[in-house]
Amino acid sequence: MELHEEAAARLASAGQRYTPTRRRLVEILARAGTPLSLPDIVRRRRDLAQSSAYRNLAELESAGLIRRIASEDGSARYELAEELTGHHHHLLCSSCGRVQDLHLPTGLERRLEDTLDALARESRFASVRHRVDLIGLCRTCAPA
Amino acid sequence: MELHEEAAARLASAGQRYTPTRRRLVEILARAGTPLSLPDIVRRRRDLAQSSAYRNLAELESAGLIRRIASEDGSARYELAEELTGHHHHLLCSSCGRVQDLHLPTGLERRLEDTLDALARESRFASVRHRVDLIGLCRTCAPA
DNA sequence: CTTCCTGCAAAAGTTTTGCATTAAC
DNA sequence: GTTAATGCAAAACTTTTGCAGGAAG
Repeated sequence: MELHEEAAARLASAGQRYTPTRRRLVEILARAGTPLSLPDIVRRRRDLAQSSAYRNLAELESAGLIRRIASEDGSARYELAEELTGHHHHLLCSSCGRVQDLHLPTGLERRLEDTLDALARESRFASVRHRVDLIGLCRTCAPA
Repeated sequence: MELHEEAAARLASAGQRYTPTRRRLVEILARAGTPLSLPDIVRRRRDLAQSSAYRNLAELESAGLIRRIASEDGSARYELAEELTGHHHHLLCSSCGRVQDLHLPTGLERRLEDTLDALARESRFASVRHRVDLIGLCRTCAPA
């Protein structure tokens, strides 16, 4: 898998290793295809200590392999970085914290990007990315 | 102040009171003009218990008077609802969690809104609002 | 006098850290 | 052998809850 070579290379250039644990975290996130909470992740990897999960996720994030999303319920969700999965946005459930993927039409996406970049420059913000989310109630939490 | 009448009316119709504490919370948020964290708020109102702050903020939020924002650092920020301050977006500092206001040009805003609404419908999400944020480093946290 | 609001303290939930041990290079 | 990674347990931090006293309608 090219994904794992990419991962190993990026970690190596930061002086870190692509251990079996990290490989499995990447696999779990790749297989899920949607952002997972830490409990979600640990449930799929029962022998992994929470502290190791957090530490490895942080490591993978700073290597640019995964992305951490602040969910509405205060906890975080993790997914593969956009370089690996393509740029997209999210639907956030304000009740249960669930996160679902969302893709914008190219035209709007580009226009949005240009505007946000210009505004970031004006605001003297070193913008590393933008986030465009819908916030509401998912199917499970919505009243019938 | 019309603001306080509005606040009192909304709370009243939900069977709640516009107590001095709540009034001061609204004043603090109005004066700040930018989203505040809970420590920020308590610092400006030293005699207020944290639990009361949280409870009142939740109350004011469900009355539609204030809005809670999930910051990048995992904690929450609070600001007056958009009905009172106008629709806008945010710049989020991924290092210190600071939040700064941002306004989009009307044309882009409207187009964005239409598209997001359509997508929400397709995704069977009951969308109550959207959020468009820039995430990066604020002036204080950016390396020189 | 009934309902809501407050403060204190304790609990719950998420994330971080210290430290001794193990594994990778 | 040196450096990094792991697991366990404890700590830090944010937010929620229980309860008894106090204020408002």
